This record gives sequence, structure tokens and C-alpha cells, in this order.
Amino acid sequence: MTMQDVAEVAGVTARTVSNVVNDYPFVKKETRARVWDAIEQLGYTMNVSARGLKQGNTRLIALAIPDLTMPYFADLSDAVIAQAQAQGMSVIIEPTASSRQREQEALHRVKSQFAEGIIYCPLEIYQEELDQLSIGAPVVVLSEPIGQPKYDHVMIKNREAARAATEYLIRGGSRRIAAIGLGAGQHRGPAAQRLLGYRDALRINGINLDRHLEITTSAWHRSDGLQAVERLCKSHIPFDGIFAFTDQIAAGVLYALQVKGFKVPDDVAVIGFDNNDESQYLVPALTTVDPGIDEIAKCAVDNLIKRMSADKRQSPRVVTSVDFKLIKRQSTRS
Amino acid sequence: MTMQDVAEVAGVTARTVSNVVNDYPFVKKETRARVWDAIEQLGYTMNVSARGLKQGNTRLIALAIPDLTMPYFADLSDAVIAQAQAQGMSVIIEPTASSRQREQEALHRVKSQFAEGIIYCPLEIYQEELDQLSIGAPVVVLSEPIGQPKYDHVMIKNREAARAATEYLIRGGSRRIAAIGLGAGQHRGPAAQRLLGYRDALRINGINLDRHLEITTSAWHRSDGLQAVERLCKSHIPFDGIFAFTDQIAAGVLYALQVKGFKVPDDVAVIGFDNNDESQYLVPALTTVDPGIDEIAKCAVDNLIKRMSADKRQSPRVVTSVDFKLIKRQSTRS
DNA sequence: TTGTAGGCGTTATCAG
DNA sequence: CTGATAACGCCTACAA
Repeated sequence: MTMQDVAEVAGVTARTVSNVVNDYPFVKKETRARVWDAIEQLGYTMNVSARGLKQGNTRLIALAIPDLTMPYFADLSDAVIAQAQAQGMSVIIEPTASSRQREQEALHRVKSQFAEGIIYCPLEIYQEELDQLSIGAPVVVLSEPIGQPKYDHVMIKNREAARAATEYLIRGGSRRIAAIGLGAGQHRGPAAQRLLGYRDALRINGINLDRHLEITTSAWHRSDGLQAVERLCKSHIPFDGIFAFTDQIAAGVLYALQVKGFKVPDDVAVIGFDNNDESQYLVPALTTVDPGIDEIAKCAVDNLIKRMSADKRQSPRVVTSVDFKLIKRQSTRS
Repeated sequence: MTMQDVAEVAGVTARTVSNVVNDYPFVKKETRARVWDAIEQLGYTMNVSARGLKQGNTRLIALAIPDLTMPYFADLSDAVIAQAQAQGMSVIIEPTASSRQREQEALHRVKSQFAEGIIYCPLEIYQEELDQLSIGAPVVVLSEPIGQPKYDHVMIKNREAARAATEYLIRGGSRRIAAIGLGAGQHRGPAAQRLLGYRDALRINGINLDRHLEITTSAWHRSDGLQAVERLCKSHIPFDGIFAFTDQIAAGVLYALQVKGFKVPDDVAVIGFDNNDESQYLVPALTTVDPGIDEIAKCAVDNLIKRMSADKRQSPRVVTSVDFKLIKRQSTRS
């Protein structure tokens, strides 16, 4: 079933069929109609591999994220897909299960999945390593760059946002603020930045650090928040505020606090990070940091598409920073 | 940058390069090594469009869902991607925004996005219409079929599950049970089936229907659950149980009940549908129906791949039914 | 406004 | 085990 077949039925040549399906303007109305009829009649669909081969593009991009079942990444994926579709591109999603190996595979597989570029959310692969990989396709990285990165980056200011969140708790009267969500052994990446921002806030406001209030977790799930609170309680460490590194952690935290009989925000104020849709329906509704997902997605897709256009491959790397917002709800005192 | 270029550097022909990258076994070890070296050196990646053209496949499938930001569909997408990857396929996700037009577009665009088949979650397009569309690619539909469908279907027994959920509330002592989530004007689709199951349960247990307890919503979001409870309260309709058609609705319901001072499950027992991860961290943890997402995804992908293999295109349509489970938690009395 | 011819990068066929 | 050659289906100068 080729253009040739359609052409024969319509009584024209393949060239004309091509003109019709590609909306080339200078085709007689009547010819156009005959061709469309033939297409319908035969159930013809164009072979996109052939077109891709000829034109050298697929209009497909890849998006590598740690875990699609986490609301933040689902929202991000949705926003990326929307932005891409607005530019006539489709998106292949590749969850990496927060595994180093799967992240590497995702980067290497880009081309073999027909994608012309990739938006990459790193968790396990650090920038030095990333910058040494040879990927053979344009990349936009969603994280804070260090020094002169090899690829375009889109980021939010994790450290500043974390500081703003922590200071908001302090302004509400909290003095013993727990920070929940640093991964064991992590010294880099968003969680580490958020911890630094937390410490900044304490230092600037003259509050002593207490390492017992910095709770590491194995991941960023609700269960991690719940376990963190249990650990805090079990070791009898007093606390009157919690900065959860993600809203999912915060959801687990709120659950645990409720079960243990703490009043939020009176006994303990809680702030999250991500502004998931879910967070406004928690009880009490969660104060959180809105990272501006739509803006992140827009910048990422725009930059990737620019980079994909052949003439821009060598242009200087661009690092885009997206503004965050503090969303004030009922889980904190103001 | 073609195989030819690699071949010249490696001192072989393109044919040999092809054999190497495709793991054809009968290539001398030494030749193989030389070829890989050349590939590394040149940063060569195969042009998959060319291969697709030659072999007639892309190993890409599409997944059309209403909204990726809804946990159920994010979980489903994740499961479908995992299943597809296990079979060496990648997935293009197409959110249809619960819009009739976007659902149609998704179905028509399949091929033009390089996908060889599509898994389709209908919301707005009914089966008669779907069965008349000419799609030109294998389709697996995730919904209950009516009569003799044109395509393969994978379904859960919505009506039976809804009945089981409602009966569980009845067994817990609820008599005035609200059903929340039927779309305005919907007489078909999963919501309608769930309403029927709800009515079945009441009838079988000798409880009179009260249409005031059947609350329609515009969508299946948390906000819809919240508004439904407000509407119930405002019109002073007494109720002691709620069957929410999704866990997201239930989350909004629990929030509203908490705000209004109802005790769950003592004053009002609540049951949901979907078993989102979130639901076990709601306060109180939500009793719900687990539709078996992994099983659904596995059946969908398996059936689609079978259907894609040329010789199976004409085999009889298969309808797969996946079992549900009741997950009992603290939002209901037992 | 439509027809003709050639090539995009790969793999398959046939030799060797 | 490897080399040459011919498609795969489409697009685009160029020609008419």
C-alpha cells in the first residue's frame, strides 16, 4: 500500500498524491478530492519511516524521568507533552526507576527509539559523568548545572526555594525544624541543594543546626515521610516544624502526625515542595513551594527544539532558571 | 554519518557493520572489535528510519489516555511502559484531555507518529463510533465492550466491582449511601456501569433508591468530590455512606467531610475506586477497589503485540476481563 | 498544475 | 565469513 497504489486509483502520479497529503497548495480542487477518495477507499496511511528517512526527522523527542507514578513527574510529563504537541512533536516517555543503569540506557537509546533529542531528569547520574557520555543527540537537562555544563539546562533555584520555605516556618514561630528527604549518602542533586537552603535559613536567623533534625530517607515517597516522623518520635527529638523536600513526603508526614495526635500547624508546622494537585486536599491543606512546572516544560521543549535545528547544534549552552513561588495554605502559621 | 562511513574506517563493507550492530553471530571477533571501534570513534548511531523503512516496523506503540496528571492514568501509563519495554517496544503517550476531538485525533495520528498500534482509553467516544472509525492500525480498547466489538478489549467488571463496594458499605451498616461521580448526561462508560452496580447492591439488599443520593460531577477530580459533599450538605440530604467513583473523588470527599466535622467512618463510611498510592495515606486511610492495573497493562500490551504481528490481524477479537479486589482500610466499618 | 528520475541509509539476496 | 547490488516508500529538483 504505497503512494503509487493510491496514485493509480486516483489516476494521477505519486507526486500528486504526495502534494495532496502534504497540503501543497497548487493542486486542483478536483484532483485533490479524487486523491482523498482513493486514500479513504484504500485505507492508505503514509509510511513515516520513508518520509523520516528522506527528510531526516521524526518529530519525536524522548523524556527520561525517574518515576511516572510520582505526581511531580506525571505533571511534568503532562506539561512536556503539551508543549511538544504545540510544536508538532510527540513524546516518548522513559521511566528510569531512579536507577543509574536505566538512566544510562535511556540516554543511549534515544536515537534507536526514533527520538531526535531528549529531555533528561537526572537523579543518579551526576553532571561530570553525564558530560562525558557521548549521546549523539541534543539533550536538555533538568537540574542545576555545575560550572560550564556540556548541555543546555533548565533549573529551579532549589537552594533559594528551600531557604524561603524554611524561613517561612521560622517566621511562623518554629525553631526546631526538621528537614526530611536527603537521600543517604547524597552530596549533590536537588535534595542536597534543598538541605543547604534549609541550613542557610537557620544560620541567617540565628538558629543552631541540629543534625538530628536532618532526616535522611531512601526515596521521596509518602512512606518515607511517614517513617521519618516515626523515627523522630521514637528518638524523642523535639520538633515544631517540618520542611519536607517533596509534597509526597509531606503527605506521609501529615498522615503520621495526625495518627500520633500532633496538631498541625499548632504543634508542628509543615511545608512541602512541588505543589502537587493533591496537596491542597490534604488535611490541613499543605503550604508548599510551586516550582513552576509549566514554565520548566516550556523552556525545556523550546530549548531542545532550538538545539535540534541543525544550525544551532554548536551555539553556546544555555542555562535557564525558572522562578518558584511560595503557596501559603493551612499547614503553617503565618 | 552512515554505515558506509563506519565501514570505510573499519576496513569492511556496510553489510558487515550491519551484522555487527545487529549481533549477527557469524562475524570474526576481531572484525567485530574493529567495527565497534570505528563506531565509537565516529560517534555513529544508526538511522532508525532507514531500518524501519526496510523492515517495516518501528517498535513503537501509542497510548491514548484522558489525563496523565490523574494518578490512575499515570499508574496505568507507567505499567504499560514497563510491559512494553519488557517486549522491546517504546511508548508514545497522548493525553486526550477528555475531549472528544482529541480522542479522535489521537486515533487518527497513530501511524503518523511512527506507532504501529495504539492502546486506547476511551472517555468521550462510544464504541459504535469507535467501531466505525477507520484507524489503519491495531487497537486495544480499555473498556467494557458492547456486543461484538471491532477491536480487542481489556476491561474490569465495573458493575460487579461497584456492587461489591456498595455492599461492603451496607454490610458496615450504611443505609443512605451517596454515589458520587456520574458525569452529567452520561448513560454509558465506566461511570454509568458503576452507578448500575451501586443500584444493584441497594436493590438486592432491599434498600430504596434515592435519586438525591446520586450526585453527578463534571469530572473525576478531587475538587469534584469536595463540591459533591458541599452540595449534599447544602440540600440537607442525610447520608451515612459514600461510594466515590474514583479515589481522587474520595480524597476530595474526605477533605470536605473533615472540614465539615463529620467523623469517618463513624458518621459516614467512605469507599473509593482505583487504589491509588495516595489513598493509603489519606486520613483515614481509604477503603477502595483495586482494579489490577498491572494486569490490565500486561493484557493490553500482549494483545496489541499479538495483533500487530501480521498473521494475527484477522484473528477473532479477544475480550479480556481482569479481576478486581476490595482493599479494606480505615474509612469504612467492617 | 503534474510527471520523471534519483537517492535518503538499511537490510536481504546472491555470490564468493 | 564478507562483498556487491537491489530494493524499501517517499520527497524534490527539474522538466513539461
